[in-house]
Amino acid sequence: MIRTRIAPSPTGEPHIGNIYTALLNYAYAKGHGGQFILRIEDTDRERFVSGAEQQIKEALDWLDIAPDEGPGQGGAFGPYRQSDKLEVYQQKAQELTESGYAYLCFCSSERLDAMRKEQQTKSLQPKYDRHCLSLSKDEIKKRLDNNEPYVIRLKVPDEGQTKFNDLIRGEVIFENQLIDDQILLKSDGYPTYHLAVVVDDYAMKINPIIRAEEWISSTPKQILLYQAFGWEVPQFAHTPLLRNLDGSKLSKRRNAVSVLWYKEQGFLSEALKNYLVRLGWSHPQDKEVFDYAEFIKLFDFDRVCTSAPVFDIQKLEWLNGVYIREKLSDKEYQQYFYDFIPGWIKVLPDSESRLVQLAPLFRERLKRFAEVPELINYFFADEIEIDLELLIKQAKSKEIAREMLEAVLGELTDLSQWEKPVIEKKLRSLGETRGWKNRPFFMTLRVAASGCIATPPLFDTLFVLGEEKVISRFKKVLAGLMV
RNA sequence: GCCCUCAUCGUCUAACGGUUAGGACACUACUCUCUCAAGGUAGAAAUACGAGUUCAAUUCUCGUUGAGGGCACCA
Repeated sequence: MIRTRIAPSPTGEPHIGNIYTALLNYAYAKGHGGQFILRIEDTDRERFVSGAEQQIKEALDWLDIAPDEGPGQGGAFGPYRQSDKLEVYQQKAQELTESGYAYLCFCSSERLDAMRKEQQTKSLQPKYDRHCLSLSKDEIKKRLDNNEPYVIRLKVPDEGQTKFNDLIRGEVIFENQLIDDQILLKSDGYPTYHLAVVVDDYAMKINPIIRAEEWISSTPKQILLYQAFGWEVPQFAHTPLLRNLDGSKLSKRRNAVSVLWYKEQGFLSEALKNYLVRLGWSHPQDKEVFDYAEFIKLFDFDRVCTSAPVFDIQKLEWLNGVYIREKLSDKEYQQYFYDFIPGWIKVLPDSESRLVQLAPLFRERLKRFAEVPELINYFFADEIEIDLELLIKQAKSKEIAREMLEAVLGELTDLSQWEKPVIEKKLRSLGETRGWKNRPFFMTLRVAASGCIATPPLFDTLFVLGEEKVISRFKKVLAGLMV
């Protein structure tokens, strides 16, 4: 049975890198008829952020990769929040000390810091010096009776190798003598990641363990733990790490890293999934655009890349544009568009009917929905700024601009119907009679009506703007040109 | 510093010993055109370096260099 998991720690907003591995974990489980589990690793009380767990769930929900088991929803292998089972870890650590695979350590953090500092000046690998390994039973008892704080450390073998066969990378070998005696249980009674992750992955029957490459060097410690417990070692698959443009590990510093940010920006979750999944994995037919269901069917480790990809938001934007244009129904598109309209516009009289006319005009121009407010501002704003110099430049001269606007106002005033074909017919024939080329003529009107040099097609724009706004803006511009 | 991982266009990637090294994003030009966008066409752009193995290396081996990750009472 395939059971996969993600095990985020609730220390902030859901990180895109976590979501990336979540997508792979979910797909692998579902592709093999297995389960996908969410486990919250909240053993670090100092970095705990309340609400973070809720955000993780919100992100998974948005991406439609709901876990089969997890905190709050139960399952046969709970609890799914590590802080809810501290006794278990304590007991397991105890077992290990009794069986000789672990030992108590009373060293203060001051001593450890000093030790590490010295090792560094000597260019040695920072590693615990086993000061407390030789403590006699009596000594230990004395200190315990004294209530001295202690941690429990793993006793790593002095020699030999620990190796594993990574599903993505093949054989990886570590020399045991280079592995530190990892702390398993902290002095506050909380387990460290290494203990908790092994105990839980075993208890929850997780296999394979699919996680980011950054965990690769802690894998031998965990394998040693499995072996100390006498448990079967699961398989590991270390996925490539997402990187910033400068090559470093994807970070807040250089990139938007919270999944929720992408949601707020109006990226479609399906587009984000498609993009993410395509990083570090290629479609057998070289397809760029494919849905997640297809990925689930196709995903396997043999097409996963080993090198760490750069997260390229430009390509994501392109893909999001493709999804906006091609994957949404008209109704869905309309809804997204509406969702990103600022409140002050929504309360305007008849804003809804105008938005319905407006939305289609921007469909093939959008990369993300958060662009909407800025793009449509001039359709609703009472006052817009119009750069007369810019306008004159379109018309070629002030005189021509003036001439055009005067003539157009003459045509458009008292128009029987404010309809796009009517406006178009009037203006086109006006341009023809006067011998104005389309480009300068239309551009002049475009700027006069919107203040922008890039808008949807002119006649659509004028029509949706409405008679009142068009006439008043044209008049105002004309007045400005008279000075 | 030590350990691990990785190395094809700027970016994402294909080619699992034999290809004019392919595609996508971005870029450039042309086209369409009232602008922008979308679309169409074309173009520029890569096997890090050095040895080996082989009739033949992007592909296998070793080394060099470079990049990233890890080395906490954080996960």
